[in-house]
This record gives sequence, structure tokens and C-alpha cells, in this order.
Amino acid sequence: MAAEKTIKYSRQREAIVNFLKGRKDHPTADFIYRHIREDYPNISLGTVYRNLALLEELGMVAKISCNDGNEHYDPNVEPHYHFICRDCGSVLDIEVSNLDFINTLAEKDFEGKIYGHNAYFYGICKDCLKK
Amino acid sequence: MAAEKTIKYSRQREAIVNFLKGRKDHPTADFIYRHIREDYPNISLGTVYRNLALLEELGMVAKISCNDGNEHYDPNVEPHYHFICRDCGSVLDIEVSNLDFINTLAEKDFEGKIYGHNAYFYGICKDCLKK
DNA sequence: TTTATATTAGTAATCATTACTAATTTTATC
DNA sequence: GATAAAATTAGTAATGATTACTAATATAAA
Repeated sequence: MAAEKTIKYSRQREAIVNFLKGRKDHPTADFIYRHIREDYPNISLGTVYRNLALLEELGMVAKISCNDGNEHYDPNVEPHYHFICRDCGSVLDIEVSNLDFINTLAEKDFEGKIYGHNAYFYGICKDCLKK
Repeated sequence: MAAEKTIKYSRQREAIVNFLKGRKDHPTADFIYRHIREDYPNISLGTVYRNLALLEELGMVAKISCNDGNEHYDPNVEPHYHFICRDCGSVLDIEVSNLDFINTLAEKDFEGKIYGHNAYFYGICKDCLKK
């Protein structure tokens, strides 16, 4: 029997959610920490990690592992694809038509069961193209 | 001017390459270390990491970051797709027809330049389906 | 063989993330 | 509004994967 833990409000958590919602680049925990510090100088990095993990558990935030060694966080939990800029490293949303049919393509000669996929696109973002 | 470093043979490196070539599951550095230790009890984990990095630099090994927190290594450097089993966590090759056209789909309404993509398929592998 | 240099084993350092703990906040109840 | 139980926090310590350092060893060319 899981002892459900009731969740109490915290300003730190609210600040984290608000900060995330205001960004398009899916920052890392450390980036969030350094920026929220401007408003809450005493917040600790552990609090940021703990809340991000909780928010993920609650389905309010998605963790994006995009192979740069750091976890990024996305307030948009709807399935969608990401683009990673080779120059600046930022992780951006990219709108792509539904690609679920590639699961069927992949399952064609595969002896296991495929439930889903994850895809990242690589290239140069709009801002870096200008430079 | 880059001072090119000549590369000398080492049995440890050879053992790493051979071990990797004999596997289908793209092991982690630590897994390779633990197995090569059976033949070379004195090999150190650092040697495994250093050689894997060198082999990657030489284009003889590919590093696969598949979101399970550990880097996996693949002796097949030709572009191909991977499958990750939700049960046992193993990373397997999966044969899929060329999917480069999804780059074009993704670039449609995107203001940057797309050079490539990376996709992972998730599900249950053949062996775990049996259980 | 000799000699220069790459490589190694072993260990220490780094970096992101997680765990721990006493003090503080939140929130339900009086 | 005061009280009390429980969640949350800040601060710090611990973890785990990976990288860096160094003196000793292995390789390869002369």
C-alpha cells in the first residue's frame, strides 16, 4: 500500500515552474538554479533537483536526455520532438508531423515488440545561422 | 598545427576492440572492464575509458547515449538505429529502412538548418518477451 | 641494445545528481 | 490568530560515472 504523501505549496517550486514555463530552451537544473537565485538567493541546487523530480513524477514536467551529458527539463509534457543546435547547444522544440509510423517500419524485421520511439534532430538554430 | 600523436599497439586496446566486436548489446565501459579483467586482471577502468575515447576519435567505435545514464559503445560506426529494452535495458541494433526523409519533414516549418537525426526505439526485446 | 615516447595501473579529482538532517514553511484544526 | 503535524527547505555530505595525473612499463624505431 503506497502511503500517499500530500503535497504542500512552496514558493521555490512555484518559481521553478514559472521560470520553466517562461523559457523555450529547456534549461538544465543548474541553469534554473542560477537564474532563480536572483529572486531567491538562498535556494539550493538540491531543492531545484528535488522539485524537478517531483514535478516529473506528477507529470507536470518532462525530463529530456539529449546526449550532451546534462538533463534538460521541459514544461510541455505532450509528446513532441526536439532539436539540438550544434553551435550553441540549446534544445528547442521542433514541430514535426506525427512520426509514429516509423515504429511499424522498425518492427518489420525485428523480433521484439516496439512501443515507441524518441528522436532528436541536429543542426544549426536560427540564431546561430545569423552569426 | 596539431602535433599528431603516433599510436602504439597495446594488448589492452586490442582486447577491448575484440570484446566489443564479439557482442551485440553495446556494453558500457564498466561492463567491458569487468569482463576484460578475466583475461587481464590488472587492467584499470581508466584504461578502458581512455581507449574507448581514443577509438571513438579514430572512428573505430561509436558512443551511444541512450538516456539510461550510461554511455554504451558500438563497434559498428555505420549509421544505424538502436532499440532499448524496457525490461532488461539492453541496447540492440535494429534494422530500419533509411529514415533520412524525416529530416525534411522536420525542417518544413523550422527556421534553422537540420543536418541529421538520431532515433531510439523502445519496447520489449525477444528474450524478455519469452519470460 | 638503446632510446624516445605512447601506454598503463593506480589513484586522485571532477562533475552532475542524490541523500541526509536539523531548521523552516505550509496548512489543517482549534 | 495560535497550535501542531507534516512537507519542504538550505546546507552539506555522499554517490557514481567519468576524467586527469603520475611514476612505472611496454612498444617501436634507430
